[in-house]
Amino acid sequence: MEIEDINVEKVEKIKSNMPEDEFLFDMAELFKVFGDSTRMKIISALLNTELCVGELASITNTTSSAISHQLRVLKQAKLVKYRRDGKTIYYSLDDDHVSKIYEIGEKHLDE
Amino acid sequence: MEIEDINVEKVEKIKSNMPEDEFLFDMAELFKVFGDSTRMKIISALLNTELCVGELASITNTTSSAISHQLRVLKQAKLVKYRRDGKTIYYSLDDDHVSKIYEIGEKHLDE
DNA sequence: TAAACAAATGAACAAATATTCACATATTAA
DNA sequence: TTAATATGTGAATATTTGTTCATTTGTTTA
Repeated sequence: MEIEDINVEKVEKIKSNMPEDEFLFDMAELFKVFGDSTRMKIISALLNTELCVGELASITNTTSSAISHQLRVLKQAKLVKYRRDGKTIYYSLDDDHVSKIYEIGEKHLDE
Repeated sequence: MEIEDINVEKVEKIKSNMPEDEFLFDMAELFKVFGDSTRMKIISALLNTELCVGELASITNTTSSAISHQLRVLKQAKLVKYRRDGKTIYYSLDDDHVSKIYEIGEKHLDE
């Protein structure tokens, strides 16, 4: 058995155990949502409380429009949910995966 | 006390408890690394074993050059480490934060 | 030492994406 | 119904970023 054969076997074995491309694409898409400063600020602000678009704009020093665009991205990824109260719409984190991912990222940066 | 005042107080309180912009920038930079299909494939392949550049290129159906570029990004983020064995350099995941983040992402997509 | 192989790198190009701006929609209150 | 407020959206622009290609570096062996 030659070196090339061993390599091919190893690679084929790993290939056959790899998740579908579509799944890995979706995973990348999910983390892409965390990979932007503005969205990360929004997530950080929402860790403890619900906030409306105007409040988030004020906290992050950006415009309501920019926040609204980013909240759409966060909504599509099911990272935030919202409720309407009159003219105001309050956003909050959708599930505890968000804070868990945030915390592990925090730990990684600590080291 | 008017509605505007309550809002300002709430916002100021949250602002003062927010992490530094630099920290949130670094967090975003970290997750940005997970936010690419090719890098996600690399991470997935490395979950169980160490692999060299050529093997990763074969597994991901890309070129060694593209893999090498992406491994540099993963190295800079301290998500992978490596060891040299002759001409070959074997890469592996640097710490268990990587697999933890991967797993939570997986769970989130499951729901 | 020269040839062969594995990996890294820099420049260039193409594709993706965040913000801005102007405007639209939704809700409330006068 | 009209005005005012909060949020959403589409197009355009500027920036970021991933891959390719050509070349270079590092290591082994013939």
